[in-house]
Amino acid sequence: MSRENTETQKKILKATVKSLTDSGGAGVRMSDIAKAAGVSRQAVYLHFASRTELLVAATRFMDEELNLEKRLEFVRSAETAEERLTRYVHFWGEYIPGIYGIAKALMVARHTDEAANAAWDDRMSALKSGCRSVVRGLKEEDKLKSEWTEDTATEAFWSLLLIPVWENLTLKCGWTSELYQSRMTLMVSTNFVK
Amino acid sequence: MSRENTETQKKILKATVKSLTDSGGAGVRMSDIAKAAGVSRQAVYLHFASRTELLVAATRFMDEELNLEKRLEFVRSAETAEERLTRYVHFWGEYIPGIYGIAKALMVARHTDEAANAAWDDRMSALKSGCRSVVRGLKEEDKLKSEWTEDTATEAFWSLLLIPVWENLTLKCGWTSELYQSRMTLMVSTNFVK
DNA sequence: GTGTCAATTGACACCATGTAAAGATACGGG
DNA sequence: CCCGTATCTTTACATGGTGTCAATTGACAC
Repeated sequence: MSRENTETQKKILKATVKSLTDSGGAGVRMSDIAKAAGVSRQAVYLHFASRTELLVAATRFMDEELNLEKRLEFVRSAETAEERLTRYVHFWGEYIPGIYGIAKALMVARHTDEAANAAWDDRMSALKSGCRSVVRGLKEEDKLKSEWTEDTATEAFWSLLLIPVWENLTLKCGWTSELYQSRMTLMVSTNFVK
Repeated sequence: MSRENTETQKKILKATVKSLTDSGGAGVRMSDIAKAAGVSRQAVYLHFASRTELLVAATRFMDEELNLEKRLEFVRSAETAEERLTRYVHFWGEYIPGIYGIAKALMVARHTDEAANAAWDDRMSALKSGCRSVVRGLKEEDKLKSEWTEDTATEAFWSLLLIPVWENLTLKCGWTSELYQSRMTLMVSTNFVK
């Protein structure tokens, strides 16, 4: 609210990201965030109307902080579809750790808050678009396996990139970011590339 | 609590499953369940100490209701590892719709309740064991692709079967249960079977 | 000095979980 | 017939987190 990009607002957003990242996205209350930001709980509500709104703002904040656009441009600039596929998976594997805390919190909020649900859907749609453009590239170069159509391959690819999958492989199974990236690339290539 | 398998207890468990299934696992309160079961809210607490305990009991209840053991036996009785793989994926694809509501509720509860977390981990470990036994079978028949070890293939296979993946493919993308089963089998086979 | 904006403080409504205590109802055995 | 026991109901309340409101403080500009 009020002005855009106040100092306080940034403090709050940073505190939100840090708290959620540290805690793995669970058990963080508005008062915790306020404390971490060094402001009163009400100051948070002065800048963000609700918990959900704060979370959504925090994701946008992180997108800028992590240079989302720049990274995507690098992916798009690949010469071949296969190369784009590899870059997309690598991008995603590097990106998730940065947004994991907030993403998790949003995923939880989805179940009770329609706005959080919409915000999450939005992000996931963007991810899907990326998958589609990779798959379309494969098809145009006649590299898409005949078992798959553009739609089905997009949907399957997209589902492989879901955060719970990443969560399971890295946090539960202990795969490093590099292993996630290389093995996920392997899986996707094996499945969809001729 | 009290006696085992009272009429009331079953009524509550059935109401729990129905409510959660109908609602997709979100926004179901203890009072809703009580109302659906035709008992008072306190009667629920008389039989189950907490919401989490109720959810856990409901999953066990469903396992019996859906003949979990019988289905698993059919999977295990397959002659070849490849056949076991197919049967395992099919089993899972048929099983999820029945437990989806409760599973979802448990997945949400995980974030705030340690007992729910443990209960969920337990189920997921069982799923992983199943994946491992399939992969081990492949390896023993020398059918496991050389890029994968028993561990890594198990972990990757396991992750593909995660509920959020199923959720995305069926509920979001509109794949039917049959399509989920056949395409997931295709993916897993393509990835891990020589 | 006065007006204004940002933030603090403290109180409160709301809602869901879980607890506690006092009755109602039924049922089986002396 | 009445007693004891077990089950369920009713009502009230503690707790904890979100979100709202209003009065107040402090700083800075004009």
